[in-house]
Amino acid sequence: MARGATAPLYQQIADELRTQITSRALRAGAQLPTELALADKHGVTRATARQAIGVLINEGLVVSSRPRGHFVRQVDRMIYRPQSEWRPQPASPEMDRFMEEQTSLGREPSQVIGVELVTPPDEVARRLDLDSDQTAVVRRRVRFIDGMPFNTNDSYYPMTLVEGSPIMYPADIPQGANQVLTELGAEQVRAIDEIEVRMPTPDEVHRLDLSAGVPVAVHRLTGYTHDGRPVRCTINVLPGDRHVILFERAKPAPEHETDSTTPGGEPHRVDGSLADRGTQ
Amino acid sequence: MARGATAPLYQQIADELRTQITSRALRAGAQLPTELALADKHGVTRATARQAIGVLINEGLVVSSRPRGHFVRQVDRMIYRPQSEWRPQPASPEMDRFMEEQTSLGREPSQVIGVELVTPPDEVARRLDLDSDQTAVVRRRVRFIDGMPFNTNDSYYPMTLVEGSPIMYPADIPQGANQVLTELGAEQVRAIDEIEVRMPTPDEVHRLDLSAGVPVAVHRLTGYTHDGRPVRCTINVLPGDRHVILFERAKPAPEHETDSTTPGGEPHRVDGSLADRGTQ
DNA sequence: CGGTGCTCATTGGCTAGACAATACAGCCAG
DNA sequence: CTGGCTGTATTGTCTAGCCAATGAGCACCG
Repeated sequence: MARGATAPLYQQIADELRTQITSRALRAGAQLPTELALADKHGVTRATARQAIGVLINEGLVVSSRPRGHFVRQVDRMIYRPQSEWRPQPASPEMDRFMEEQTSLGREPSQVIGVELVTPPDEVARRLDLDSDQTAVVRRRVRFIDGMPFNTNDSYYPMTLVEGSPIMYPADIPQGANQVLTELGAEQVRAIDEIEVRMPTPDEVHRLDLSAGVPVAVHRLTGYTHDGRPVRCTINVLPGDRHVILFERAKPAPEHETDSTTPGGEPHRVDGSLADRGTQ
Repeated sequence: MARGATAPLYQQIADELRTQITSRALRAGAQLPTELALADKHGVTRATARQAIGVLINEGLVVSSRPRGHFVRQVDRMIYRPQSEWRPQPASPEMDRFMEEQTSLGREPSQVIGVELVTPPDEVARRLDLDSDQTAVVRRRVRFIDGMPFNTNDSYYPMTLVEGSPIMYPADIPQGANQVLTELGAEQVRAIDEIEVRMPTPDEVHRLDLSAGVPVAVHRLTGYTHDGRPVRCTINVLPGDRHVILFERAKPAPEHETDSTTPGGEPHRVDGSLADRGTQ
C-alpha cells in the first residue's frame, strides 16, 4: 500500500501538510506556506502545489482566503439536540458532561424568513401522507449565531390542520408550534428522526455560507399524533463543521426482553420511494 | 447574485452538467461527456473541463473510473438504527413506511477484525471515565455487505470490567455484548448518541473504500448502567452515501410539561475538551 | 488626524502541451 | 472457441507561463 516512491507529487505534498496539521504543528488558524513557497520547496510548479492544497481544502482541513493565503480551518461545534422539543433539560445525569458549554447560546435571532403555502415536495408529501394536490404550510427560517448563518429549518404542516392558527403567520410563536398543535387537537407525541449525510447543494452553500470541504447533515423530523397521524415534517440542514447531534436513550420497559447484538443492527436497504435525492 | 456573464467558465460548465444530473437528464450511472468532448463543446482547454468535472466530483455527484470515463454517482442508503440494540423491531407503527426494504439485509459477514488491549484515545477515555493510564479492550470490526465495506465499528470496554469475559476474545458473541455486560452485573440501560459529520481521513478512505465527495457520519455511543457508570463506548464511522440514521422518539411522561419551541432547541457551544478533532 | 489612492503579495482562472497509466475491444494464433 | 497480445480512448499527473482579482499595508494629501 505504502508505495511511497510512486505516489504522485501533489499527494506527497498534501500528506506532509496534513501531518503537520493533525499533529498540531500547524495550529488551527495558522497560515500555510504560500503556493509559491511550497512549489519552490518541493521543486514543482505552482499548479502542482495548488493541487496539493486543493486536496486539503476538499478534506475540510484548510480554507483559503484570497489573497491573504491558506489557513488551517478551525471548527467549533454546537450541540444540536432534537429531543429538546420535549425535554429542554436532559433527563440523563450523564448528559452533563456533554453540556459544559461556554453558554454563548442566548443570542439566536432565529430569523423566520417566511411562511408559504406550497404543494410540498415529494419527500415531504410522502411523510405527511398528503396527495400530490394537497397543499401544506411551510415555515422557513435560517438561524443565525453571532450574525453567522447556522442552520436552516423548514417546517411543513398540512394546510387542513393548521388553517387559521398562528402557525400560518410569519411571526414568532412564543408558546411554540407544538403547543399550537396541541390546542388544535393534534398533539405531537411521537417523532421519527432521519439523518442523512451528504455534500451541500450550491443553494445550501449560498444560504449557509459554506466553504469547500464542509458536508451537511440533513435532519428530517416527522411528528405524529397519538393515533399515528403525521402532523408536521421538519427538514433541518446542519453544516457539519458547526454541529454535533445528540440523543439520549433509555432501555424500554421489558416486554419480551430480546437483546440484540450490536448497535446499528441489521442494515435494511431503504425503499426507493423514500430514498430521496437518489443520485445527488 | 446571478452574475451570469462573469462566472468562471469551469463553473458554468459545472452548472450545466449539474442541472442535467439533478433533472435526471443524466441518470444515475450514466456516462458524462469525455473531458475532450466537453472542452471542444465549450471552447476551453481540457484543464478547464477537468476543473468543472472536479467540482462535481467533490460535490459527490460524479465518480470517475479511469480510463473509462466519468459517471453519475448512484447512491442507495441503508437504514442504520442505533436503537435496534434494544428494540430489534421498531415500536412506532409509523416506522413501517421507512422499513419497506427490499430486505436484502441478511448477508452481513460482520467481520471482526480483532480485539486489542489499548490505552484508549482521549475521546474514549473521557467518555469511559478512565484515567490516562488505564487500559481498555477494543473490539474492532469492519462490516461488509455484498463484499463491500459498509461501516467500521470500534467498541471500547473498561478492561477492569470485561476481563475474562467473552468480550475479550475475537469470536462472535452470539448472545450479544449487551447480554455479557448484564451477566457481569453492568447492564447497559441508558445511552447517549453523538453524531458528527465531516470529511473522512485518508485512513478512513482506505478502510472503507470511499471515493471523493463522500462525507462520513461519526456515531459515538456511550452506554451507562443504571447508576450512571459508563460501560462501553462505541465509535461507528458511517459513509454518507450508504446510510440513513433513524431514531424514533416518544414524548416522555409528563412531569412538568414544559413545551419548547422548535426542534434543535438552543444550540450550546461544545466544551472544548469534548470537541474532538478540533482542527481536522 | 483622517481619508484616499497606490503598490504588492497572493490566490483564482485559464491556455497549451507532454507523457503516464489503464480498461476494453478487437485481432490473431493455437 | 480460447488465450494472449496489441492498439486505442480516456483519465491522471505535471510543466511553463500568462493575466485578473483583491485585501492589506503604506505613502501621500487635504
